[in-house]
Parts: sequence; structure tokens; C-alpha cells
Amino acid sequence: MPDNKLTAPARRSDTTRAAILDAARERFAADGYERATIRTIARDAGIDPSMVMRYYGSKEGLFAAAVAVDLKLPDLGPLPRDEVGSALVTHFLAMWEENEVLTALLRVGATNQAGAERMQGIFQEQLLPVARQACPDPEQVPVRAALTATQLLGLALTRYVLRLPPAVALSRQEIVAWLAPTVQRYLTAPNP
Amino acid sequence: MPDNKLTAPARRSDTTRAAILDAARERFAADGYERATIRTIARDAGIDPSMVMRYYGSKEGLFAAAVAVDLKLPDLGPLPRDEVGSALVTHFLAMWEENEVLTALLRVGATNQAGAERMQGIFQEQLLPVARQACPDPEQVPVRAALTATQLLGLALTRYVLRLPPAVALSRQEIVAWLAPTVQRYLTAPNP
DNA sequence: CGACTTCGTCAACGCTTGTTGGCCTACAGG
DNA sequence: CCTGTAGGCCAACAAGCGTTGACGAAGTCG
Repeated sequence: MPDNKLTAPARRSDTTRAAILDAARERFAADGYERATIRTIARDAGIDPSMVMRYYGSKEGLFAAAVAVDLKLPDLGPLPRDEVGSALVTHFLAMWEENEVLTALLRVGATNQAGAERMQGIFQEQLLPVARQACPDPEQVPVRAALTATQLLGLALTRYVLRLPPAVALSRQEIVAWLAPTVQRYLTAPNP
Repeated sequence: MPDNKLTAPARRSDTTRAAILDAARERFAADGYERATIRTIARDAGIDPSMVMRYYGSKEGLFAAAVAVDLKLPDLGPLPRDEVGSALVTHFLAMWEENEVLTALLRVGATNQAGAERMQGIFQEQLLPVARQACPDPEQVPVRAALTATQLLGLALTRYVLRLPPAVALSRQEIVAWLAPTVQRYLTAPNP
């Protein structure tokens, strides 16, 4: 049978470990880092709190293991220049709604220094390369990527964390229609 | 001597109360609600933790008293239609940088249900009326105001909370130049 | 001066948190 | 079958939290 590459030797406790990670993601997303307790996470997973410590070492270790983010940003290379905004916004919306990890990370990043640094890392390692594909002037890539981040994270904040009613009520298509031109301009327009 | 309207009769402890509020704002802004403790706030203010309880009743009461937000949004009436975006972005930047209360509120709103509801209230009572002045179609006001909020709060999040380096490095004029057209479009453009 | 309110400190409470170590159970390999 | 090891639970710990009430100091007013 084809195993995972060359990682773990398939321990007997894998289902428990996975249950812990699932519960942790849910709690971190709903409550943030400080209010999500190991005890409630363990109860959600149906096991003893000490198991969490044994498998993940500490609360920080658990958070690090639970929130492993891959934005899976698309390759903008083959795309027409004027569709990158719409492609990015659509992709972000889909990622955010299928995966509570992103909400967890945003919540924690807003309170916790370690969380904020993790988000800086994701920005640098995942968004910057994509912006490099869309932005003509290489020197401007960080600025353009940061502007894009303000709009995309602002949407996530108001829609998934603060839940401003009008932002929640918007349909995905409406959001794309409104935000795509903004992101498009931030990435590809000449300096204003 | 001309007193404040008809509020407090000027107690002797007013300086202490103010010191508590100052320390509280600073701690809430830096650490968020859960990690900011009454004990550290009291130590910062140079008094005993029990004083905080006496004057503000509870930690929640302290937060409510410390974070009283008035955005002082300008009257858009007399402004040319095509300058509302720039006026709003400029004003938001100024408010945010002179006052750590807004950062405190944003941090808490991201973790705490009560904080999120407070932000919803500010949106409804302060941003909505201003949007009404700029937006031609009354029925669209909530949507347009929410879109504006995504961009403005997204800027605050990346620049003042997450501190993405390129977002921090931007000058105020650059930010206005980039964001003003976005906000202008969200408020005044016809449906996309 | 003496009575009374206000300001402030101190010590403690009950509770929750992350974390630890010991113990029982059950499966695996020889 | 028997032994070793990994999975799991239980009880407890030290620390920190918000909160409370008693008590002394200091100012206020008759």
C-alpha cells in the first residue's frame, strides 16, 4: 500500500492526534489563543488534557501544529494581466470559507505576538512571490503586496471575525465584483 | 469657574481615575483583553488593584470606560463629491495615529465577542451616517459603508496590529494616494 | 476638636490555567 | 504465554487571575 512519503511510521494514536488538531483549530478560530484552553480542546477531542501535552509538548506547540497554513495561491503566470485581481479575490474567498484555520490565525495574530509574526511569514513566503508575477516594477512588489493584504485581510476581518452584518450578507460574486478592481489596481496600476 | 456640563462633582481621586484609564488603554492596545490584567494595569498606574475594582466595578467595566470611541468623522456635506474618499482616509489615519484607543478596540474586537459588538455599534452609529451623505442610493448605504470598512480596518490591521513591514513603511501621503480612490469608488461609484 | 466620608493598602478567597508524574490497560513481538 | 512499550486517565502542583472585605490614613465639614 502506498504510504505517505517518508514521514511518520503510522502510530496507533494517529486518530487521537488528528482529533486533537481538529478540536484545536475549531477552538482557536472561535475563541482566540488565550481563551482557548487545553482543557476544553481535550474535552472536544474526547480525551484527557495530559494527552495534548504529551503529543504537542505545550500550548504553543499545539498552536504551531494546528495552524499550518498553505494558501495554495494560484500561478498567475498563464493568466491575462487584467484578471489577476479577480483570480486572487476569488481564491481568497474560497480558501477562507473552506478552512477555519485562517480565521484562527487572524484571531491569534491580532492578540499574540507569535501569531503576528506567523502572519508576517505567510505574507513574505506566499503572497510576495505571487505579487512578483503580477507587478511590473520589482522594486514595488512589497508595497503592492502589502496594499493587497490590507484589502484582503480587511475583508476577512469584517466578514469572518467582526461579522459586520452587511459584510456577512454580501454574496461571493458581489465581493469579487467590488474588490477585484481594487486588488487589480494595487498590483498592476502605475503609481497614483 | 466654568465647569463641565453637569457631570461629576470633581472628586479628589480624579487624577488616579485618569491614570487608571491611561494605563488601561495602553495595556489593552498592547496585549488585548485577556492578557491585559488588572494587576499590571494597576501597577502601571501606581496603585492597588482593588482601586480599579472600586472605581470601575469589574474588568469589563474598566474596558468599557477606557475604550470610549468617537471617530469624529467629518461632515461630508460641503465637500466636493470626488473628495470624500481622500477626506475619509486622511481623517482615519490621523485618528488612528493620535489615539491608541482604536488599536485597543480592534485588538479586543478580534478576540472578544463584546469587543466585536462594540465595533458593530461604532460602524452603525458613526460610519453609516457619513456614508449616507456620500452615497447616492440610500438602499445601498450599508453595503457601501461595509466595503469602506473592509479597506480602512484592513489598513489598520496590517499597519498597527500585525505590523507588516511594508505597510508600516508607507508614508501617510502614499496611503492616502492609494486608498482614497478605493474608498471613493466604494462610496460613490455605480454598481460594478 | 470631633464625626464622617473619601482614598488607598493589605491580605486573602475561590477559581482556572498550563503542566507534571504516577498508574492502569491493552496491544505487539518473541 | 509473557514481557515491554505505547496509549490513556487521574490527581495534583504552582502560579496567576478577578474579586472581596477589613482596616488605616487623610482630608472635609459641622
